[in-house]
Amino acid sequence: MGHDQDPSNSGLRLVLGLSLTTEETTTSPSPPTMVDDHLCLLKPTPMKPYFSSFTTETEPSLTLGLSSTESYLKQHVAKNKMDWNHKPYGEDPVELSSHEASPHSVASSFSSGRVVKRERDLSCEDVELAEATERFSSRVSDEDEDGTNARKKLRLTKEQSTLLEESFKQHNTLNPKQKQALARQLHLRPRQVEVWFQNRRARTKLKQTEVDCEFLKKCCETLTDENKRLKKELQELKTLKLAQPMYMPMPAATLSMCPSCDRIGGGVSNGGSNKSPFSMAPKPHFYNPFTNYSAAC
DNA sequence: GAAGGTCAAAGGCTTACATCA
DNA sequence: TATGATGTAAGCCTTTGACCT
Repeated sequence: MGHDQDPSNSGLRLVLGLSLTTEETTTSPSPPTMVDDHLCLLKPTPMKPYFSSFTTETEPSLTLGLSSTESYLKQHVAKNKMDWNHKPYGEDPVELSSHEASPHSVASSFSSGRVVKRERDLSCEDVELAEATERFSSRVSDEDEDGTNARKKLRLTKEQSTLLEESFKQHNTLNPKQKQALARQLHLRPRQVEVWFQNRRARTKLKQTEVDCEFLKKCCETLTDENKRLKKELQELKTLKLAQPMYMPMPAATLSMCPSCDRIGGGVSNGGSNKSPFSMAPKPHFYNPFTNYSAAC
């Protein structure tokens, strides 16, 4: 897979230098960087990817890229009918520069930007377009009024939460149309509705896991108690056997066959291999509550 | 003011599906 | 027509960071 290629001919480019200024990133929105084979930019500040490109100060940056990135992007843009030069959605320099800011954001931005859609639900095309627009413009709102780009924590109002909860009760996933409608109703961005549902599903799952965990703990306790009880019972039977002067066959009705090991309970040894009916099982027989039927055998 | 909890959001990964050669 | 490669959408998981107690 090209690992044996001469590195000098690989087209890879490694640049160590200072990051772009605000002006650079905002006035010349570059096409998004690519991941995997087409990774073309890597900064040593993975955190706050959307903000790093907006700093007004210069900072060290590490750039790893393909020299053929541009041509690749042109191909890709053409293929996807994207025109990065005319800011397709919302005239959003933040979004566009964010592509440049972080390789981590690239894949996500490319997919989450969803500029080109081959949606299975074709009836939702307008919804999709609106959503794509929204996705592209959504991060504009991350920007404060004063132009800084600090990530603000959104707090949903009680009404919004209630409505979302009600909607979640009806269906815990949303199709694009539902999402758009709900977002409009709540005065939120579809992406926010989507995220809320995602986190809500995660919380539900976590809750269920906790419930399951509690249930299993109880099961464990019950089985432990049962195990103790059966061990005690076994000990009593052994004591009883030793106290008996001679073998006395037990009534058939009291004998039971363990389905896991085909041994007959009540003191009869397995397979008749033991000469003495009083002898113990020759090897230890561990109890596994998930595979064994009887804790006594 | 530090610590811990909550939760919106970001980024990465996986999967299913569509398209194309 | 069948098949593998590739791209896209969408969901899940993990982590981050703002905010609150």
